[in-house]
Amino acid sequence: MKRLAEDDVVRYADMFTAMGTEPRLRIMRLLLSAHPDGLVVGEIQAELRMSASTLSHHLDKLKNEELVGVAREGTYLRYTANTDALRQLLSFLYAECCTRNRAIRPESIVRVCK
Amino acid sequence: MKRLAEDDVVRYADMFTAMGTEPRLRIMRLLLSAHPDGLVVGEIQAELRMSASTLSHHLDKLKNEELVGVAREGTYLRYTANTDALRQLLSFLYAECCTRNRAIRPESIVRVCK
DNA sequence: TCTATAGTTCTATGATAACAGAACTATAGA
DNA sequence: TCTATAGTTCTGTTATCATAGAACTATAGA
Repeated sequence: MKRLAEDDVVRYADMFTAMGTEPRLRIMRLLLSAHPDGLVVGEIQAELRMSASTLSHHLDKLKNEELVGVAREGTYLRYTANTDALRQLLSFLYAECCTRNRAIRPESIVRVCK
Repeated sequence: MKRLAEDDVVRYADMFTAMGTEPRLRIMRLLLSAHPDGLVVGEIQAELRMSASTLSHHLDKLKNEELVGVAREGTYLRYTANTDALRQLLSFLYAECCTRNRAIRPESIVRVCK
């Protein structure tokens, strides 16, 4: 209960970078839209119109940061958003802004009553 | 009520990139800790131990993405976290994960009851 | 005006990233 | 085994980024 943020700064920075380009952020959005089924590479390519090799590199980067997972289905490869990693990233940002520091009011982000 | 995310993808990607290095993420964390007062450049430098010119470049990048603001105080320059931009970024990520898509349960991020 | 202090901008270098055509690998089906 | 399809990896080019010493700018005070 001390490594909540301090030691993981580098990891979260890498995750931010992984989502820090338009193509990759669009990929993440697309995979989130298709969650939990995910999408096959060809479907992503058809939607986002980029060369196969470029797309493959972006997917590789997202996979390295564990923001997406991949599973083979015959000749297809199906990519899915890793919601667990995203939840951690979102929690980190939320904590930095709203709880560890009181810079932002939680109610301005979300109104949950569970 | 349509440009909530679609058109701003590039901007949010740039914001993610701005926070996507360890030095800059540490700067943001530091400024959030010091919010709303912020910190003078020398104080940031003393805390994070980097050369003045390198720090200045990082601050410039954060300023370009409007993640921080700056105001002169005599010979000092005081930087502050731009909570409005951070709130937008957090809201974007929250929306993508929790509302626009239901990939992540809001309760797993935050328990707010206002 | 002269000096000291705070920070930025200039200049340069090495490292990393984005992109995409070409070649390669993996799987399914004939 | 041969072929077609789906993606990845190889190769190379171009561009951007991180870093920091040196030079410069801005402000306050004597």
